[in-house]
Amino acid sequence: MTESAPQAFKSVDDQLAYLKKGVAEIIPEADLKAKLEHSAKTGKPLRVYLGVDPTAPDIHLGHTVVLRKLKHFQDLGHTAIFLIGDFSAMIGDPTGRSETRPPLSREEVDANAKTYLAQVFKLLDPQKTEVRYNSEWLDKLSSYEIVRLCGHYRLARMLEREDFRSRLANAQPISVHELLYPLLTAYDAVALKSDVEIGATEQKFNLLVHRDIQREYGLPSEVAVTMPILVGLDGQRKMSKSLGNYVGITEAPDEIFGKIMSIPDALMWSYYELVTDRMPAEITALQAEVASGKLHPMDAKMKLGEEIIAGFQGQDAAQKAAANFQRVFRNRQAPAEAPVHKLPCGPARKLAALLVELQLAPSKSEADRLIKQRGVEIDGVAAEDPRQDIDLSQPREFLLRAGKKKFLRIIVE
RNA sequence: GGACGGGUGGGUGAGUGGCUAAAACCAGCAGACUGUAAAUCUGCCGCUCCUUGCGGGCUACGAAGGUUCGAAUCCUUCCCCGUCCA
Repeated sequence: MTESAPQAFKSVDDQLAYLKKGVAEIIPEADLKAKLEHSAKTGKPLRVYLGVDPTAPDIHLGHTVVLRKLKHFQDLGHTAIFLIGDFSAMIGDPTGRSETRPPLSREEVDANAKTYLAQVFKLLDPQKTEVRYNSEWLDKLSSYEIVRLCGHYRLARMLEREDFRSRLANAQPISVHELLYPLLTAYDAVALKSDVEIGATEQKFNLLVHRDIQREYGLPSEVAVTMPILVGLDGQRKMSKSLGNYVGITEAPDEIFGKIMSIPDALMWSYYELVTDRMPAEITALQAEVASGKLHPMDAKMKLGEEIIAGFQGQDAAQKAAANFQRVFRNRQAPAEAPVHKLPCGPARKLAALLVELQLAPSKSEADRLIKQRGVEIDGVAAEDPRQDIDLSQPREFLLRAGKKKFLRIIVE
């Protein structure tokens, strides 16, 4: 592993340097330093949390940016709290929304939370992570307490935020319950007595409300640490599943590697910063090597791909993925281990039909096209005729390639 | 509740009776090229059949009916969405 996360920093300054890596803002930075100093003196770890609404079942690289920052605190011996917003997910965060978000059902939230955790622990240490659900306390709040909570905040402040302001200006609806979202999640911070909260930059408003409300409840305000939004594979828009420019952390290693290789060269530096544990100095050094021509950009990118995969699926998987990429895309050879598919002996099959049957093409028309475009190879020889009969009468073995990246070793038996 | 406007292929969106399986753009796929699954260029891009052809059949423009030789385009009813008024 090229893992560079240090186990225990001695000095507060070293801790700060590590924690500041990649962050957008620390509000206020002086407080973080003070809290770290206090913690060092008393030996009491800081309580650091990340709240996540389980609105989708899969997490992708973009989500790992904030998660990784939480891990950094954990690496330094602080208490990492992973808060699942099971209650708040049912309200819906209005952040960045131009319309009211449809609420999730209890069942959806529970199911999502479960798969979330499994993925989160690919990064965080399950033994050292405190997992909480905000329904623990929010379910129990009485109407009186909710009204009291609301009494701590002013409408004008609430309406300062961009998404509310623009919706108001454009005469779009704002549901009253949406106003409650930041207040209820602020109560999380109160309940957790947190010292630090991590969030994406788009969460900044919410985090600031959390700080205010903690103070109203007589607690010291937490430090808000915001992280930049990860740009997606297209190099343009933020990484998101609905835009299709994402890398899921449970995807096959070959798939992840290919996707990383496809990002624009310039983007790799922000990936190095936000989705690896490399220290800023190392990244700058790499960048300098590439700039001076000492290191080929492709090699730097391959290194990145390996590192990302290693973090989630181990070093072996990472090396295999890199090697496969070399073979398949640079040398145009079949991968070392193509998936195997066994077929029973039987009557001959037309090539196009076989491709559909093996799910290498979604329809016969597609298969036809693929073949006509010389995208299908049998044992390295391009197929010409979609109607070509494939002999399956006796045991044999051959390698089928459909398109650039789909390979299947067929064993007839 | 009322008044308008609108629902087209994965997305945006043109098309107001035949030349439209439906412009254009995006996405996707293949080939060439390349350090790359980047960029660029070329082609493809509903399903299906075969005699692979500027071929045949089927399905498609919110839903159901209707007018017509012929409808995404006209009519009727219904459903849904948006804006404004209350």
